[in-house]
Amino acid sequence: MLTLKYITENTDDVIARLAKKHFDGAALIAQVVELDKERKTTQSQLDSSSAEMNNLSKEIGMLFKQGKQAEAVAAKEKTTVLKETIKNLGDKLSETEQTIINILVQIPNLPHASVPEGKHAEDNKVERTGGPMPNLPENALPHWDLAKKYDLIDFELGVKISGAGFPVYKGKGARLQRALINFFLDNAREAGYLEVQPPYVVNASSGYGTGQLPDKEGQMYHCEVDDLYLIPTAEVPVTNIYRDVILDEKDLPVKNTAYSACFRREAGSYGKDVRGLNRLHQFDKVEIVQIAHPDTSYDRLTEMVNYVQTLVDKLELPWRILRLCGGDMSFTSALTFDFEVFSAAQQRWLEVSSVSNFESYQANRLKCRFKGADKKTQLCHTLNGSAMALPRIVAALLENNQTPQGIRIPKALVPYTGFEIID
RNA sequence: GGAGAGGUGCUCGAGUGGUUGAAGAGGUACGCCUGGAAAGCGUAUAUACGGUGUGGAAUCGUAUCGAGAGUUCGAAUCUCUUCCUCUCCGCCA
Repeated sequence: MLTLKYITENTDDVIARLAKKHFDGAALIAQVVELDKERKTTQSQLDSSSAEMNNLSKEIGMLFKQGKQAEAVAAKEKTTVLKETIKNLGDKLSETEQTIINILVQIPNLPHASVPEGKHAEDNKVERTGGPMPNLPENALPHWDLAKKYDLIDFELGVKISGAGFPVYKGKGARLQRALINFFLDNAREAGYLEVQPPYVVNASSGYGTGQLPDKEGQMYHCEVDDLYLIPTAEVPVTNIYRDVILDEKDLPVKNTAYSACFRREAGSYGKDVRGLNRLHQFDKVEIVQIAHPDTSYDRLTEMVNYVQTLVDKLELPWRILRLCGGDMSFTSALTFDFEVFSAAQQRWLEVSSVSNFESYQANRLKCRFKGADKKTQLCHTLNGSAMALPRIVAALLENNQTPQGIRIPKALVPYTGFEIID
Protein backbone atom coordinates (compact mmCIF):
# COMPACT_ATOMS: atom_id res chain seq x y z
CA MET A 1 0.00 0.00 0.00
CA LEU A 2 0.97 3.60 -0.42
CA THR A 3 2.40 5.37 2.58
CA LEU A 4 0.06 7.68 4.41
CA LYS A 5 2.77 10.30 4.54
CA TYR A 6 3.12 10.38 0.78
CA ILE A 7 -0.61 10.62 0.26
CA THR A 8 -1.09 13.46 2.70
CA GLU A 9 1.85 15.39 1.31
CA ASN A 10 1.06 14.85 -2.38
CA THR A 11 -2.69 14.53 -2.42
CA ASP A 12 -3.39 16.09 -5.81
CA ASP A 13 -0.50 14.39 -7.48
CA VAL A 14 -1.63 11.00 -6.20
CA ILE A 15 -5.15 11.49 -7.51
CA ALA A 16 -3.84 12.61 -10.88
CA ARG A 17 -1.51 9.67 -11.26
CA LEU A 18 -4.12 7.16 -10.22
CA ALA A 19 -6.26 8.33 -13.11
CA LYS A 20 -3.86 6.58 -15.45
CA LYS A 21 -4.86 3.34 -13.82
CA HIS A 22 -8.47 4.37 -14.35
CA PHE A 23 -8.91 4.59 -10.66
CA ASP A 24 -10.88 7.46 -9.22
CA GLY A 25 -9.25 7.92 -5.86
CA ALA A 26 -10.49 11.41 -4.99
CA ALA A 27 -13.12 10.33 -2.49
CA LEU A 28 -11.02 7.69 -0.76
CA ILE A 29 -8.03 9.96 -0.51
CA ALA A 30 -10.03 12.86 0.87
CA GLN A 31 -11.39 10.47 3.43
CA VAL A 32 -8.01 9.10 4.39
CA VAL A 33 -6.47 12.55 4.70
CA GLU A 34 -9.28 13.56 7.00
CA LEU A 35 -8.91 10.39 9.07
CA ASP A 36 -5.21 11.02 9.37
CA LYS A 37 -5.85 14.40 10.93
CA GLU A 38 -8.23 12.75 13.33
CA ARG A 39 -5.65 10.12 14.09
CA LYS A 40 -3.02 12.70 14.96
CA THR A 41 -5.38 14.59 17.24
CA THR A 42 -6.38 11.43 19.04
CA GLN A 43 -2.77 10.34 19.33
CA SER A 44 -1.81 13.64 20.96
CA GLN A 45 -4.68 13.48 23.40
CA LEU A 46 -3.88 9.90 24.27
CA ASP A 47 -0.21 10.67 24.74
CA SER A 48 -0.79 13.54 27.14
CA SER A 49 -3.35 11.55 29.13
CA SER A 50 -0.95 8.64 29.34
CA ALA A 51 1.83 10.94 30.43
CA GLU A 52 -0.39 12.32 33.16
CA MET A 53 -1.28 8.83 34.26
CA ASN A 54 2.36 7.77 34.36
CA ASN A 55 3.24 10.72 36.53
CA LEU A 56 0.36 10.08 38.88
CA SER A 57 1.31 6.45 39.25
CA LYS A 58 4.85 7.34 40.13
CA GLU A 59 3.59 9.82 42.67
CA ILE A 60 1.33 7.26 44.27
CA GLY A 61 4.21 4.86 44.48
CA MET A 62 6.28 7.49 46.26
CA LEU A 63 3.48 8.34 48.65
CA PHE A 64 3.01 4.73 49.64
CA LYS A 65 6.72 4.38 50.20
CA GLN A 66 6.72 7.42 52.44
CA GLY A 67 3.78 6.00 54.34
CA LYS A 68 1.40 8.77 53.37
CA GLN A 69 -1.55 6.44 52.99
CA ALA A 70 -4.27 9.06 53.00
CA GLU A 71 -2.69 11.14 50.26
CA ALA A 72 -2.05 8.07 48.19
CA VAL A 73 -5.64 6.95 48.38
CA ALA A 74 -6.77 10.44 47.41
CA ALA A 75 -4.48 10.43 44.41
CA LYS A 76 -5.79 7.04 43.41
CA GLU A 77 -9.24 8.41 43.00
CA LYS A 78 -8.04 10.92 40.47
CA THR A 79 -6.91 8.10 38.24
CA THR A 80 -10.35 6.65 37.73
CA VAL A 81 -11.51 9.25 35.25
CA LEU A 82 -8.14 9.37 33.57
CA LYS A 83 -8.16 5.64 33.12
CA GLU A 84 -11.51 5.79 31.41
CA THR A 85 -10.30 8.56 29.13
CA ILE A 86 -7.23 6.59 28.14
CA LYS A 87 -9.29 3.54 27.38
CA ASN A 88 -11.67 5.47 25.17
CA LEU A 89 -8.94 7.32 23.32
CA GLY A 90 -7.03 4.10 22.80
CA ASP A 91 -10.08 2.42 21.32
CA LYS A 92 -10.74 5.38 19.10
CA LEU A 93 -7.15 5.46 17.91
CA SER A 94 -6.98 1.82 16.94
CA GLU A 95 -10.35 2.08 15.26
CA THR A 96 -9.20 5.05 13.21
CA GLU A 97 -5.95 3.33 12.32
CA GLN A 98 -7.79 0.26 11.18
CA THR A 99 -10.15 2.31 9.04
CA ILE A 100 -7.17 4.05 7.46
CA ILE A 101 -5.55 0.75 6.59
CA ASN A 102 -8.80 -0.57 5.18
CA ILE A 103 -8.86 2.39 2.85
CA LEU A 104 -5.18 2.30 1.98
CA VAL A 105 -5.37 -1.27 0.77
CA GLN A 106 -8.06 -0.24 -1.66
CA ILE A 107 -5.80 2.28 -3.35
CA PRO A 108 -3.59 0.81 -6.08
CA ASN A 109 0.03 1.64 -6.61
CA LEU A 110 0.90 4.74 -8.60
CA PRO A 111 1.97 4.03 -12.16
CA HIS A 112 5.41 5.13 -13.23
CA ALA A 113 5.56 8.16 -15.53
CA SER A 114 6.55 5.96 -18.45
CA VAL A 115 3.43 3.81 -18.24
CA PRO A 116 1.43 4.28 -21.43
CA GLU A 117 -2.14 5.49 -21.35
CA GLY A 118 -4.70 2.84 -22.12
CA LYS A 119 -7.47 0.68 -20.85
CA HIS A 120 -6.99 -2.78 -22.27
CA ALA A 121 -4.36 -5.26 -23.33
CA GLU A 122 -4.49 -3.85 -26.88
CA ASP A 123 -3.14 -0.57 -25.54
CA ASN A 124 0.06 -2.13 -24.25
CA LYS A 125 3.12 -0.83 -25.99
CA VAL A 126 5.42 -3.27 -27.74
CA GLU A 127 8.93 -2.46 -26.59
CA ARG A 128 10.83 -4.82 -28.81
CA THR A 129 10.57 -8.20 -30.46
CA GLY A 130 12.97 -10.94 -31.33
CA GLY A 131 13.54 -14.62 -31.86
CA PRO A 132 12.91 -16.71 -34.95
CA MET A 133 9.31 -16.83 -36.17
CA PRO A 134 8.61 -20.44 -37.13
CA ASN A 135 7.29 -21.45 -40.48
CA LEU A 136 4.86 -24.23 -39.75
CA PRO A 137 3.00 -26.42 -42.23
CA GLU A 138 -0.75 -26.12 -42.74
CA ASN A 139 -1.53 -29.09 -40.55
CA ALA A 140 0.45 -27.89 -37.54
CA LEU A 141 -0.98 -29.15 -34.28
CA PRO A 142 -1.72 -27.23 -31.10
CA HIS A 143 0.21 -28.40 -28.06
CA TRP A 144 -2.66 -30.35 -26.53
CA ASP A 145 -2.76 -32.54 -29.62
CA LEU A 146 1.01 -32.84 -29.66
CA ALA A 147 1.02 -33.74 -25.99
CA LYS A 148 -1.35 -36.58 -26.75
CA LYS A 149 0.40 -37.68 -29.92
CA TYR A 150 3.74 -38.10 -28.15
CA ASP A 151 2.20 -39.09 -24.81
CA LEU A 152 3.81 -36.21 -22.96
CA ILE A 153 0.97 -34.82 -20.91
CA ASP A 154 -2.20 -36.58 -19.79
CA PHE A 155 -4.90 -34.08 -18.95
CA GLU A 156 -7.64 -36.68 -18.40
CA LEU A 157 -5.53 -38.59 -15.94
CA GLY A 158 -5.07 -35.39 -13.96
CA VAL A 159 -8.84 -34.95 -13.90
CA LYS A 160 -9.21 -38.42 -12.44
CA ILE A 161 -6.68 -37.82 -9.71
CA SER A 162 -7.38 -34.20 -8.85
CA GLY A 163 -9.54 -32.35 -11.32
CA ALA A 164 -9.24 -30.11 -14.34
CA GLY A 165 -6.09 -28.04 -14.45
CA PHE A 166 -3.83 -30.63 -12.84
CA PRO A 167 -2.06 -32.33 -15.73
CA VAL A 168 0.08 -35.42 -15.40
CA TYR A 169 3.38 -35.10 -17.24
CA LYS A 170 4.84 -38.33 -18.51
CA GLY A 171 8.09 -39.61 -19.99
CA LYS A 172 9.83 -36.95 -22.02
CA GLY A 173 7.08 -34.55 -21.02
CA ALA A 174 8.05 -34.93 -17.37
CA ARG A 175 11.74 -34.79 -18.19
CA LEU A 176 11.22 -31.60 -20.16
CA GLN A 177 9.68 -30.01 -17.08
CA ARG A 178 12.61 -31.00 -14.93
CA ALA A 179 15.05 -29.79 -17.59
CA LEU A 180 13.42 -26.39 -17.84
CA ILE A 181 13.40 -25.90 -14.09
CA ASN A 182 17.09 -26.64 -13.87
CA PHE A 183 17.86 -24.57 -16.93
CA PHE A 184 16.11 -21.56 -15.45
CA LEU A 185 17.66 -21.96 -12.01
CA ASP A 186 21.17 -22.36 -13.38
CA ASN A 187 20.81 -19.29 -15.53
CA ALA A 188 19.49 -17.25 -12.63
CA ARG A 189 22.33 -18.35 -10.41
CA GLU A 190 24.84 -17.36 -13.07
CA ALA A 191 23.13 -13.98 -13.26
CA GLY A 192 23.82 -13.43 -9.57
CA TYR A 193 20.65 -14.65 -7.92
CA LEU A 194 20.83 -16.65 -4.73
CA GLU A 195 18.82 -19.83 -5.09
CA VAL A 196 16.37 -20.49 -2.29
CA GLN A 197 13.86 -23.26 -1.77
CA PRO A 198 10.86 -21.86 0.05
CA PRO A 199 7.82 -23.50 1.62
CA TYR A 200 4.87 -24.11 -0.68
CA VAL A 201 2.34 -23.21 1.97
CA VAL A 202 2.32 -19.95 3.86
CA ASN A 203 0.53 -18.50 6.85
CA ALA A 204 -1.91 -15.61 6.73
CA SER A 205 0.70 -13.04 7.73
CA SER A 206 2.72 -13.85 4.64
CA GLY A 207 -0.39 -13.64 2.52
CA TYR A 208 -0.99 -10.14 3.83
CA GLY A 209 2.65 -9.22 3.39
CA THR A 210 2.60 -9.65 -0.35
CA GLY A 211 -0.98 -8.55 -0.81
CA GLN A 212 -2.76 -11.80 -1.67
CA LEU A 213 -4.83 -11.23 1.42
CA PRO A 214 -7.32 -9.97 2.15
CA ASP A 215 -8.74 -9.08 -1.25
CA LYS A 216 -7.53 -12.01 -3.37
CA GLU A 217 -8.26 -14.67 -0.82
CA GLY A 218 -10.36 -16.68 -3.27
CA GLN A 219 -7.46 -17.15 -5.63
CA MET A 220 -5.47 -19.25 -3.21
CA TYR A 221 -6.11 -22.76 -2.03
CA HIS A 222 -6.66 -22.66 1.69
CA CYS A 223 -5.95 -25.52 4.10
CA GLU A 224 -8.48 -24.54 6.69
CA VAL A 225 -7.57 -26.95 9.45
CA ASP A 226 -4.13 -25.40 9.73
CA ASP A 227 -5.03 -22.01 8.29
CA LEU A 228 -2.31 -22.23 5.65
CA TYR A 229 -2.42 -21.17 2.03
CA LEU A 230 -0.89 -22.89 -0.99
CA ILE A 231 1.36 -20.39 -2.70
CA PRO A 232 0.21 -18.95 -6.03
CA THR A 233 3.84 -18.07 -6.79
CA ALA A 234 7.22 -18.34 -5.09
CA GLU A 235 7.10 -14.56 -4.86
CA VAL A 236 4.99 -14.94 -1.73
CA PRO A 237 7.35 -16.98 0.46
CA VAL A 238 10.52 -15.47 -1.00
CA THR A 239 9.47 -11.86 -0.61
CA ASN A 240 8.21 -12.61 2.89
CA ILE A 241 11.73 -13.60 3.87
CA TYR A 242 12.23 -9.86 4.06
CA ARG A 243 9.08 -9.06 6.00
CA ASP A 244 9.83 -6.97 9.11
CA VAL A 245 13.47 -6.83 8.16
CA ILE A 246 15.80 -3.85 8.17
CA LEU A 247 18.56 -4.48 5.69
CA ASP A 248 21.94 -2.86 5.57
CA GLU A 249 22.19 -0.48 2.62
CA LYS A 250 25.38 -2.13 1.46
CA ASP A 251 23.59 -5.47 1.09
CA LEU A 252 21.32 -4.05 -1.61
CA PRO A 253 20.28 -5.21 -4.05
CA VAL A 254 19.24 -8.56 -2.67
CA LYS A 255 18.72 -11.00 -5.51
CA ASN A 256 16.89 -14.28 -4.94
CA THR A 257 15.59 -16.95 -7.24
CA ALA A 258 13.35 -19.85 -6.42
CA TYR A 259 11.62 -22.68 -8.14
CA SER A 260 8.23 -23.67 -6.86
CA ALA A 261 5.06 -25.32 -7.87
CA CYS A 262 2.35 -22.68 -8.05
CA PHE A 263 -1.28 -23.22 -7.13
CA ARG A 264 -4.11 -21.06 -8.39
CA ARG A 265 -7.80 -21.59 -7.92
CA GLU A 266 -8.69 -19.09 -10.61
CA ALA A 267 -12.13 -20.42 -11.38
CA GLY A 268 -12.13 -18.70 -14.74
CA SER A 269 -13.65 -18.92 -18.14
CA TYR A 270 -13.62 -21.93 -20.39
CA GLY A 271 -12.67 -22.27 -24.01
CA LYS A 272 -9.51 -21.83 -25.95
CA ASP A 273 -8.00 -19.50 -23.35
CA VAL A 274 -7.82 -22.27 -20.83
CA ARG A 275 -7.29 -25.15 -23.20
CA GLY A 276 -4.31 -27.43 -22.63
CA LEU A 277 -1.51 -25.74 -20.76
CA ASN A 278 -2.79 -22.21 -21.19
CA ARG A 279 -4.24 -21.98 -17.70
CA LEU A 280 -3.72 -24.47 -14.92
CA HIS A 281 -4.42 -24.87 -11.22
CA GLN A 282 -0.94 -26.22 -10.64
CA PHE A 283 2.13 -25.32 -12.60
CA ASP A 284 5.86 -24.85 -12.23
CA LYS A 285 7.67 -21.58 -12.22
CA VAL A 286 11.07 -20.14 -11.45
CA GLU A 287 10.79 -16.71 -9.94
CA ILE A 288 13.35 -13.94 -9.54
CA VAL A 289 13.02 -11.37 -6.79
CA GLN A 290 15.05 -8.27 -6.03
CA ILE A 291 15.03 -5.98 -3.04
CA ALA A 292 16.56 -2.77 -4.25
CA HIS A 293 17.59 0.71 -3.26
CA PRO A 294 14.91 3.22 -4.31
CA ASP A 295 17.46 5.23 -6.28
CA THR A 296 18.37 2.35 -8.55
CA SER A 297 15.29 0.16 -8.67
CA TYR A 298 14.54 1.04 -12.29
CA ASP A 299 18.03 0.03 -13.32
CA ARG A 300 17.34 -3.25 -11.59
CA LEU A 301 14.08 -3.58 -13.50
CA THR A 302 15.90 -3.09 -16.79
CA GLU A 303 18.46 -5.65 -15.72
CA MET A 304 15.72 -8.15 -14.96
CA VAL A 305 13.98 -7.60 -18.28
CA ASN A 306 17.25 -8.02 -20.13
CA TYR A 307 17.92 -11.17 -18.18
CA VAL A 308 14.57 -12.72 -19.06
CA GLN A 309 15.23 -11.84 -22.67
CA THR A 310 18.36 -13.98 -22.61
CA LEU A 311 16.17 -16.92 -21.60
CA VAL A 312 13.71 -16.67 -24.46
CA ASP A 313 16.61 -16.11 -26.81
CA LYS A 314 18.37 -19.25 -25.64
CA LEU A 315 15.13 -21.15 -26.05
CA GLU A 316 14.92 -19.84 -29.61
CA LEU A 317 11.36 -18.69 -29.20
CA PRO A 318 9.75 -15.75 -30.98
CA TRP A 319 9.14 -13.17 -28.30
CA ARG A 320 7.98 -9.67 -27.69
CA ILE A 321 8.17 -7.40 -24.69
CA LEU A 322 5.19 -5.27 -23.75
CA ARG A 323 5.15 -2.23 -21.56
CA LEU A 324 1.79 -2.60 -19.89
CA CYS A 325 -0.63 0.28 -20.08
CA GLY A 326 -2.29 1.79 -17.04
CA GLY A 327 -5.46 -0.22 -17.42
CA ASP A 328 -3.77 -3.59 -17.86
CA MET A 329 -1.28 -3.33 -15.01
CA SER A 330 -1.70 -5.13 -11.77
CA PHE A 331 -3.00 -3.33 -8.73
CA THR A 332 0.34 -3.32 -6.96
CA SER A 333 2.74 -2.56 -9.79
CA ALA A 334 4.34 0.74 -10.73
CA LEU A 335 5.75 -0.51 -14.01
CA THR A 336 5.39 -3.91 -15.62
CA PHE A 337 6.93 -5.53 -18.66
CA ASP A 338 5.26 -8.65 -19.98
CA PHE A 339 7.02 -11.22 -22.09
CA GLU A 340 4.97 -13.05 -24.65
CA VAL A 341 6.03 -15.84 -26.91
CA PHE A 342 4.25 -16.60 -30.12
CA SER A 343 2.48 -19.89 -30.27
CA ALA A 344 2.48 -20.65 -33.95
CA ALA A 345 -0.10 -23.39 -33.96
CA GLN A 346 -2.55 -21.44 -31.84
CA GLN A 347 -1.68 -18.30 -33.76
CA ARG A 348 -1.56 -16.23 -30.62
CA TRP A 349 0.83 -14.64 -28.19
CA LEU A 350 1.13 -16.32 -24.81
CA GLU A 351 2.22 -14.47 -21.71
CA VAL A 352 5.17 -16.28 -20.21
CA SER A 353 6.69 -13.72 -17.90
CA SER A 354 5.81 -10.57 -16.09
CA VAL A 355 8.51 -8.38 -14.61
CA SER A 356 7.49 -5.56 -12.30
CA ASN A 357 8.78 -2.87 -10.04
CA PHE A 358 6.48 -2.37 -7.08
CA GLU A 359 8.57 0.47 -5.72
CA SER A 360 7.76 0.77 -2.02
CA TYR A 361 4.14 -0.32 -2.37
CA GLN A 362 4.77 -3.90 -1.34
CA ALA A 363 7.64 -3.02 1.00
CA ASN A 364 5.35 -0.76 2.98
CA ARG A 365 3.11 -3.66 3.86
CA LEU A 366 6.03 -5.97 4.39
CA LYS A 367 7.87 -3.38 6.47
CA CYS A 368 10.96 -4.18 4.46
CA ARG A 369 13.39 -1.35 5.06
CA PHE A 370 17.04 -0.54 4.88
CA LYS A 371 19.35 1.63 6.86
CA GLY A 372 22.02 3.63 5.16
CA ALA A 373 25.17 5.40 6.23
CA ASP A 374 23.06 8.36 7.34
CA LYS A 375 21.33 6.08 9.88
CA LYS A 376 17.97 6.84 8.34
CA THR A 377 15.58 3.98 7.85
CA GLN A 378 13.54 3.93 4.68
CA LEU A 379 11.48 1.53 2.64
CA CYS A 380 13.14 -0.66 0.04
CA HIS A 381 11.83 -1.18 -3.43
CA THR A 382 10.75 -4.67 -4.38
CA LEU A 383 10.77 -6.18 -7.83
CA ASN A 384 9.96 -9.56 -9.16
CA GLY A 385 9.59 -11.44 -12.36
CA SER A 386 8.86 -14.87 -13.68
CA ALA A 387 11.95 -16.44 -15.15
CA MET A 388 9.98 -18.27 -16.17
CA ALA A 389 6.59 -19.97 -15.98
CA LEU A 390 6.78 -23.40 -17.57
CA PRO A 391 3.41 -24.34 -19.08
CA ARG A 392 3.19 -21.77 -21.83
CA ILE A 393 6.89 -22.10 -22.58
CA VAL A 394 6.28 -25.80 -23.02
CA ALA A 395 3.27 -25.07 -25.20
CA ALA A 396 5.31 -22.78 -27.44
CA LEU A 397 8.26 -25.16 -27.55
CA LEU A 398 6.08 -28.06 -28.58
CA GLU A 399 4.13 -26.14 -31.19
CA ASN A 400 6.90 -24.08 -32.72
CA ASN A 401 9.42 -26.88 -32.94
CA GLN A 402 7.20 -29.56 -34.42
CA THR A 403 8.63 -31.26 -37.48
CA PRO A 404 7.57 -34.35 -39.39
CA GLN A 405 10.32 -36.22 -37.50
CA GLY A 406 9.26 -35.04 -34.08
CA ILE A 407 9.66 -32.11 -31.74
CA ARG A 408 13.07 -30.52 -31.79
CA ILE A 409 14.61 -29.42 -28.48
CA PRO A 410 16.50 -26.10 -28.54
CA LYS A 411 20.26 -26.54 -28.32
CA ALA A 412 20.65 -24.75 -25.01
CA LEU A 413 18.20 -27.12 -23.40
CA VAL A 414 19.64 -30.41 -24.68
CA PRO A 415 22.23 -30.73 -21.89
CA TYR A 416 19.32 -30.54 -19.49
CA THR A 417 16.86 -32.86 -21.24
CA GLY A 418 19.38 -35.41 -22.32
CA PHE A 419 17.55 -35.81 -25.64
CA GLU A 420 17.41 -33.73 -28.80
CA ILE A 421 14.07 -34.71 -30.15
CA ILE A 422 10.72 -35.92 -28.92
CA ASP A 423 9.46 -38.62 -31.21
C1' G B 1 -0.33 -37.61 19.38
C1' G B 2 1.48 -37.91 25.15
C1' A B 3 4.64 -35.35 29.03
C1' G B 4 7.60 -31.24 30.31
C1' A B 5 10.45 -26.45 29.60
C1' G B 6 10.64 -21.79 27.53
C1' G B 7 9.84 -17.13 24.44
C1' U B 8 13.48 -10.17 27.03
C1' G B 9 17.34 -5.35 22.78
C1' C B 10 22.19 -7.11 16.95
C1' U B 11 23.61 -11.71 20.10
C1' C B 12 23.98 -14.01 24.91
C1' G B 13 21.77 -13.12 29.45
C1' A B 14 19.71 -10.84 34.42
C1' G B 15 15.26 -9.35 35.99
C1' U B 16 8.30 -12.16 40.20
C1' G B 17 4.59 -5.47 40.77
C1' G B 18 7.04 1.02 41.38
C1' U B 19 12.24 6.20 37.12
C1' U B 20 13.67 -1.09 33.89
C1' G B 21 13.50 0.97 27.19
C1' A B 22 15.24 -2.58 30.38
C1' A B 23 21.55 -4.66 34.73
C1' G B 24 25.79 -7.35 32.94
C1' A B 25 28.59 -9.50 28.94
C1' G B 26 29.62 -10.01 23.80
C1' G B 27 29.38 -7.85 18.97
C1' U B 28 29.59 -3.39 16.06
C1' A B 29 30.80 1.98 15.25
C1' C B 30 33.43 6.33 16.61
C1' G B 31 37.11 8.66 19.80
C1' C B 32 41.46 8.41 23.15
C1' C B 33 45.85 5.68 23.81
C1' U B 34 50.04 3.35 20.26
C1' G B 35 55.45 4.12 15.64
C1' G B 36 51.46 0.55 13.93
C1' A B 37 48.35 -3.14 16.06
C1' A B 38 46.48 -5.81 20.31
C1' A B 39 45.11 -4.81 25.14
C1' G B 40 43.07 -0.82 27.90
C1' C B 41 39.85 3.51 28.52
C1' G B 42 35.58 6.56 26.95
C1' U B 43 31.13 7.23 24.12
C1' A B 44 27.41 5.39 21.15
C1' U B 45 24.43 1.27 19.42
C1' A B 46 15.86 -0.62 18.53
C1' U B 47 11.32 0.65 16.06
C1' A B 48 6.86 3.29 15.32
C1' C B 49 3.65 7.35 16.12
C1' G B 50 2.95 12.31 17.95
C1' G B 51 4.63 17.46 19.78
C1' U B 52 8.30 21.54 19.58
C1' G B 53 12.11 22.61 16.14
C1' U B 54 16.49 23.12 12.50
C1' G B 55 20.48 24.80 7.06
C1' G B 56 21.83 19.80 9.01
C1' A B 57 20.50 18.75 13.84
C1' A B 58 18.17 18.31 18.09
C1' U B 59 14.71 17.54 21.85
C1' C B 60 10.34 16.05 24.50
C1' G B 61 6.04 12.74 24.97
C1' U B 62 3.67 7.94 24.06
C1' A B 63 3.77 2.79 22.83
C1' U B 64 6.46 -1.78 22.27
C1' C B 65 10.18 -7.46 26.78
C1' G B 66 6.28 -13.45 20.96
C1' A B 67 0.82 -11.68 20.00
C1' G B 68 -3.99 -10.36 22.13
C1' A B 69 -7.16 -9.54 26.37
C1' G B 70 -7.48 -8.82 31.72
C1' U B 71 -6.18 -7.61 37.17
C1' U B 72 -3.79 -3.03 39.38
C1' C B 73 -2.96 3.79 40.88
C1' G B 74 1.25 1.19 38.48
C1' A B 75 2.94 -5.08 34.74
C1' A B 76 8.83 -7.64 31.37
C1' U B 77 7.15 -9.34 36.30
C1' C B 78 0.27 -11.70 38.24
C1' U B 79 -4.27 -14.14 35.37
C1' C B 80 -6.53 -15.89 30.78
C1' U B 81 -6.38 -16.85 25.47
C1' U B 82 -3.32 -17.66 21.37
C1' C B 83 1.07 -18.37 18.33
C1' C B 84 5.87 -20.20 18.23
C1' U B 85 10.41 -22.79 19.88
C1' C B 86 13.00 -26.59 22.52
C1' U B 87 13.54 -31.53 25.28
C1' C B 88 11.84 -36.64 26.17
C1' C B 89 8.39 -40.52 24.50
C1' G B 90 5.32 -42.29 20.38
C1' C B 91 4.63 -42.31 15.02
C1' C B 92 6.94 -41.57 10.38
C1' A B 93 9.64 -40.09 4.53
